[in-house]
Amino acid sequence: MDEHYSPEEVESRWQEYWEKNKLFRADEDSSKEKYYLLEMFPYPSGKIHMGHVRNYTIGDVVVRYKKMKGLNVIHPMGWDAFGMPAENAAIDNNTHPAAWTYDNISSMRTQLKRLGFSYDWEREIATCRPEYYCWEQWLFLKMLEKDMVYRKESYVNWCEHCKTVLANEQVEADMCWRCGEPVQQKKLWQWFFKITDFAEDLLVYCDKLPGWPEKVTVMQKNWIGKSIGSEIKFRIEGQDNYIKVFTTRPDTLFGATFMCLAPEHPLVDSLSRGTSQAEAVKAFVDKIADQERSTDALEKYEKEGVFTGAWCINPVNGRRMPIYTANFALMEYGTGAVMSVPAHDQRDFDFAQKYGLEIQIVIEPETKNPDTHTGSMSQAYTEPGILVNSGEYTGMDNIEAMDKITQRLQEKGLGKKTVSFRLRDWGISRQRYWGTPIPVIHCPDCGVVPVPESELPVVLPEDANLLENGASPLPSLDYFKKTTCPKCGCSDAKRDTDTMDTFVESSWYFIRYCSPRCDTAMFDPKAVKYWMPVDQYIGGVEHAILHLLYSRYFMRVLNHLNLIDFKEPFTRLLTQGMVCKETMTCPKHGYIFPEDAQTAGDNNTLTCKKCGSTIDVGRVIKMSKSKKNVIDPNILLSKYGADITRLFCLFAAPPEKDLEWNDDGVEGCYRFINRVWRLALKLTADENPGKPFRGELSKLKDDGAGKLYAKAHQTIKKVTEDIENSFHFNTAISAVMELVNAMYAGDLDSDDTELKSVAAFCMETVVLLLSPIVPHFAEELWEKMGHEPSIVDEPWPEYRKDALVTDEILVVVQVNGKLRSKFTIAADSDDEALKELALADEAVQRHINDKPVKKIIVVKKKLVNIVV
RNA sequence: GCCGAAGUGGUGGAAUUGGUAGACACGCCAGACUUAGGAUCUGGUGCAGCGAUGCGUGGAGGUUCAAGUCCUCUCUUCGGCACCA
Repeated sequence: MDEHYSPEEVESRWQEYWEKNKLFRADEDSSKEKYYLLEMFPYPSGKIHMGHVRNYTIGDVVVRYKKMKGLNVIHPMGWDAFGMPAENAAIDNNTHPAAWTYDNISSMRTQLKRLGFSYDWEREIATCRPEYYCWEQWLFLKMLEKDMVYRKESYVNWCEHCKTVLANEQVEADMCWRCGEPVQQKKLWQWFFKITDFAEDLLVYCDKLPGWPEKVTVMQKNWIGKSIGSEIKFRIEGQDNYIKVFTTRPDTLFGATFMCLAPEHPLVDSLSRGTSQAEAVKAFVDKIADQERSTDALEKYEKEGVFTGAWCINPVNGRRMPIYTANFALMEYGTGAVMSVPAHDQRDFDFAQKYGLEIQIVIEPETKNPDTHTGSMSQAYTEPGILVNSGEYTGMDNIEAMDKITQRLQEKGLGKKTVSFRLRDWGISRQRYWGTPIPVIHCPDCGVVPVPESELPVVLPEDANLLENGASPLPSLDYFKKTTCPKCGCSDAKRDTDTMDTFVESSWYFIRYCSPRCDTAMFDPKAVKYWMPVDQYIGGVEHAILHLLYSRYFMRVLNHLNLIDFKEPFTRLLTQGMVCKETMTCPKHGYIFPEDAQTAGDNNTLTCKKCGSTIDVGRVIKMSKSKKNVIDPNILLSKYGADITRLFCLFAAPPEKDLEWNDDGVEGCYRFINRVWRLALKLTADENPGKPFRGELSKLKDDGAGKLYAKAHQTIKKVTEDIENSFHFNTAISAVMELVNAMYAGDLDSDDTELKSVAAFCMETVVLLLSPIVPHFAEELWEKMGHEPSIVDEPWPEYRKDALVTDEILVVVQVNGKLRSKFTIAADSDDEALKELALADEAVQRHINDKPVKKIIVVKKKLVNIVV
């Protein structure tokens, strides 16, 4: 029995079979329950990596399982094809982004097919095709019509040297990635989606997504960042004008001693004009405007500010408060103005100390802390407490005071309860070439005019080439840019030459899959009604916020436009972990590939083949080309084939955890597959093979056969539950391994028909249970075992409850909670019998050692604990 | 700083409602079969000890007949957000 399983012959044959027989084509069938499984579609970078393999393997197993369970499954695949890497590659390789992208798509498609994934390739889409982005432009126009999108001036990263806009990813340490010159901020008119209109709804529904990992909903909630507080008006001294602030702590209002405005706040200029501070303020505002705005840069700046020369009045106690402009006040949050309460906010406290501003304590802990009485506090007191120095509210609990004070202000028309969000509107304009053109026209007379629906799509010209610095050619392409105004017909109109953020395409692709060739609408409502929402979505946790939030937002947009009747796109979400591997670093060459290292004479250390230095084997981190710790799936495929690659990805770790790559582990999976292979061949080689046991349990008299049969049903139960409940394929696989081990442990050469029959049943079970995981291998064995193809259409095995129990059970005996002995006993024995046997045990007696027995605890059919 | 997750053998990882800690696999050790073994099969493998036994789930307490699991405190690592008023 030396025959080895050879994946290369088997796998391509079955892949052809599946494709030819269209086994994975999805058709609407209202008589059947549907199941929509989706994995995050890839960016066509050229090659799939282990992260893709893992992601798509997980999905494929579930699809094949659900199909065997009788569900009508849809499992589509496509390409997130717009974006910057295509532009970079085009410049580096002197090609066109489109050519590069389409080449990559075709080679990646081949790779995915090589892995045996069960996609319905007839539904394939690529977001860079006009048939796709046409509907994105259509939706944009609908949103424009309904005021869900607007234009405003906003900052972009600008490289003066290259005369081009840079995406955030193109800014490296404040410098242009291509030329190394400093990046500036430039104000441009840009389009925004009003995602903030749905902030509350997106937030509320975070708690109505039981199928999502809590980690992700928590991250989304934090991102949306709702805070409840009050809006309070402070009158400007000498004017009839007010400054509005947002605060979450209206209870500290009596302690507000100064005011801070964001440098961009519209009042900053008018307040300081004509005062002695005017110049200082202007200098400060200019300085802040020049500063880089990335979050990295923000950390570096100290809190600073400048007095505007103006004062405002605290509405509750009439205190004169100096108005500052300060860099920590953000125009984007709240109202862009902060009432500063240095006694109870650490940031305000630091600022007050720096500029010698007054600190007024208004809250004290219930057990008085002397520190808060003195004028020399060392830090702000931010805990709850009792109000002091707060007029009629003195003595009140601060939580209660929040509402009371706000209520009072509201009565006077000086304030109200309000909500503020951290989430900002989604800026979608990109001054890049390789993206969906924004379908509007700018007319000197009519202003912004939407492209008429009949003229869609606005096709991205694919005969244009990127400019040398990577800039978009669109603004200089007259035949694209110059057009006539659809409204007034004048010929001075210009197309918008910006394209949309590529996150827009990925926000609705899953709905397009329902009717991918529909050319009369964004989607066919009937198909969407049947297939949507996605039942199970699988992808990397790196998309926990943006992509998943945008997709949820887009479904709300479609819902608001009465195009769909649901709001949440993904019922269940699985965020799989990363694929990791250790890194190797040479002191001279930096990161090196494992093949450039060799073991030194002492067999313990690794040295660099090039220079002989000792190699440092570093931490296990995510596979990355630059860290040289990648495994190329192609190499695995040619060495082990698809099934074993898939098996390892599933066996090494549960899907939500990071997976550490281990070459020996793959080898182990290869051994397991061969072990099953040999076992199956042995059983089928029998001249008089057993028929899979389907008879009465009572007919299984032989102990070995009975136990093995029970084990098989326990395995079915375990595997089914592991897949159904948690996608824990690692434990499912180990359960099958146990069953295989049990079969090997039995008498394989026995002539006993009963045992042979049970063995045949076990073998069939093993192959069926493994079939979603190693589909080619399973098909091959299934056929060899005398079945008609395809195993894809076989029903998933069901376990027999009555077969799960065995006649004998194992009982453990503890003395004072410590394990001292075990024995087996008939399953129907009562507690008394257990007690008796436990006490009679020699080892148990030794530990009781004449001490009086205080108590005996019996856990039914499981355990006896004797307390002495 | 805030929010979240996780700490179990040499390694990846298992452990229903609290009830045999370490399933399964890798690695290692031994044996069998072999011209050979880096194939295969069998057995062993948490640590200490010849042994009986003792100790063991990041650490310290606690609840319980019984704790990886529950409670309190604490340490470490990873992830996310971060001048958010």
